[in-house]
Amino acid sequence: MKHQVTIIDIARQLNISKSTVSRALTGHPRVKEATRRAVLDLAGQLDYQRNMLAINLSSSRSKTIGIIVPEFVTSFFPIVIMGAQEVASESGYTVLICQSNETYEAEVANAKVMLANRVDGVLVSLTRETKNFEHLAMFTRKAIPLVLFNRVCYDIEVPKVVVNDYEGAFNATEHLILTGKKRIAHLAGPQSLYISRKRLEGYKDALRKYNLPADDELVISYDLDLGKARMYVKHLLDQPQPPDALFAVNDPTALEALLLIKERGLSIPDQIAVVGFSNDYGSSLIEPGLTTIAQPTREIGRVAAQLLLEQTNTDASTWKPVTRVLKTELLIRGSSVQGASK
Amino acid sequence: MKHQVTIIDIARQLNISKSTVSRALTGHPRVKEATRRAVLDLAGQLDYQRNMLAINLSSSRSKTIGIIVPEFVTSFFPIVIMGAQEVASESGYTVLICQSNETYEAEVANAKVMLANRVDGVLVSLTRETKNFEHLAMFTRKAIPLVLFNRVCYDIEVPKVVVNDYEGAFNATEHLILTGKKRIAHLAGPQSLYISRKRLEGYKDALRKYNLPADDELVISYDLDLGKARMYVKHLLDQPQPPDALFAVNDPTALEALLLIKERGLSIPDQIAVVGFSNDYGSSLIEPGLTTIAQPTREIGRVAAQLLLEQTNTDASTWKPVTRVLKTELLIRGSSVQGASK
DNA sequence: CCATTTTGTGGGAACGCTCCCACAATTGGT
DNA sequence: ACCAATTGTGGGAGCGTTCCCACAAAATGG
Repeated sequence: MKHQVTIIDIARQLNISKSTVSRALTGHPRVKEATRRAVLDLAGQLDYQRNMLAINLSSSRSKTIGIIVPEFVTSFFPIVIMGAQEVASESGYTVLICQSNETYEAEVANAKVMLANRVDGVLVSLTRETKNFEHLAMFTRKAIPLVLFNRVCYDIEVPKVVVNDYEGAFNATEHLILTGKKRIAHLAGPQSLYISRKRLEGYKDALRKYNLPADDELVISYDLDLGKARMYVKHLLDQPQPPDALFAVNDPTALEALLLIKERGLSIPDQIAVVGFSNDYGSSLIEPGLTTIAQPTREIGRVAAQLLLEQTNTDASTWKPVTRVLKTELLIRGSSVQGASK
Repeated sequence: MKHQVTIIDIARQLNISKSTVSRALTGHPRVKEATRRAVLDLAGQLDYQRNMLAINLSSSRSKTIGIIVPEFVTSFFPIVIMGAQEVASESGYTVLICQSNETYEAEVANAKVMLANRVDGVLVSLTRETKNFEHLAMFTRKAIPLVLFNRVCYDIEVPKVVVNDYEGAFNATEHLILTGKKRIAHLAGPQSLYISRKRLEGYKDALRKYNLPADDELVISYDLDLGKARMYVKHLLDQPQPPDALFAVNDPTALEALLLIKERGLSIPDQIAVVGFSNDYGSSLIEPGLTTIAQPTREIGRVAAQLLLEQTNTDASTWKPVTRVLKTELLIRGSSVQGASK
């Protein structure tokens, strides 16, 4: 292993102290211009790279924020991460990303990694399994800012970034009703997730507003394991009185549904209309295009990171568990309205 | 800021030295079982979290591998990252992810972040702009293992993980020829990327093998900026003798082409067939399905990480710049053969 | 021109850990 | 019972920084 260039090497060569080198490098004002120049020049020549490990240890902050997401398969989380990363790097923060693979154990393990790496803050979106929040409470207890996004819970008092899931779901359902649908099914997410519950509520309230019966047979909650989506859609379609529309908890689920429906040769949207949630990549590719509730994915990441950085710079006692609700938008495509634009 | 629990706290409370606590915590064999128990118990009680910053500084290794990818938008890189992460975490490594946004500047900046964080190794896929490799040579010079994947270059001698781009492109083109196509266009990537050159070669050699003329008008190299793809496809289609098939450098490009072709109402694959490269998410959703060269995306990440970890454990002098070539597979869908399965 | 402030520099503790060296305590073989 | 090997523990240097304190040199002001 080759010797790493340190500030001491620079100090020795210039016959000055390491304190001065450190000051020159960090832009401390009390350094003679000539000295600063010399240090910077030599640092460049020697390929000096500041050792963040040492800096972080010394300053007990890592200038790193952690992000824990449940999965990486759908395009949603990567894009959120991009947004968060943009904001973080503007403020000189790097980002440590972990994915929990939708399991509680991995999420807890990831939380420990964050703690061990002394991140200055954490952005978390829960797995579908997470029901215990002790590992998250730990962050707060250790005065490490935490912001939840997308898959949030209300069991701990921290800032959250969500979209208006209730309204989005309401609008999606209302849209289906207004196109004349009477038996609207809902393939919901796990009720352990707040986000799933809200979407279900929006769906139900829309039905209520238009005096449509809420048939329990038409609502299925599933664990978001895409492999199973098909099965549940089948179950819905095979009922004695099949639905004439389907509102799915997210786009990947809706796309699975659309594929199955196409295989069966049902006409879309006449015999059955489909609406998703999120406007993922792929939703505009399929034919007919998937009507969906578009959410500002990248913006979710940006706002979450902003909220987090605000906290890192202030005392823990001033933290307020604000919930930032971003707007969604109904995007009408062919899966709900014949010949709708893309 | 609350006081962080350290091994010294534990040592004091148990009336032993910090050395012993350290040994108990790290599983050193020379610790009495009773002592180990006591330490572990107390550590649990106090919510002790080992400080990786200190550990890394002390041991001058971070147990972290860095990954630099050009973008996050297509599903390709997130999936590669998943694969790499799997392998890394099996060996107790965490992963630091940076994306370069397809710009050379960001790539260089990211390389510095990696260096500053003293990663034990780096996985890199180049941006479309990268023509200077000084920032990468730096890793080798500092004896930090580096593995290139997907977007590789041969200007520096390091291990690489690629797929058989030449063969894949050859097979794609041959497939089009065998379905009777005569004027096959190729929308290529930037020739600065080795991967693009190889795919172009494969395309050309296939034409040659079947004695088809290589018409320069039918080959366009572009910078992979998807926003421009449409324009180039238009250009190809608007020629006096338009092509009867298109082989695109990657799936997102092919999908853009497919969309434009559909808009124009040309019949696919009769009037024009399309083949992509990669089998991204979305390629099976579009109609007709996109014929493509499937690559083992997740496996690319796994193999790259394995190659990297092999290096981290051995002396720099023994490193061999092996190139691991993974296999691709021609996936025939409706965009090249009428009614082909999905 | 001397007292006072400002500017530039050096010395060294601290951050929390690992790991080498020294040494005490225990064990084992004869 | 005695010396050697083994086991368990403590002490302290070192990792590469930052940052506080001390202090010399230069600038400022009446």
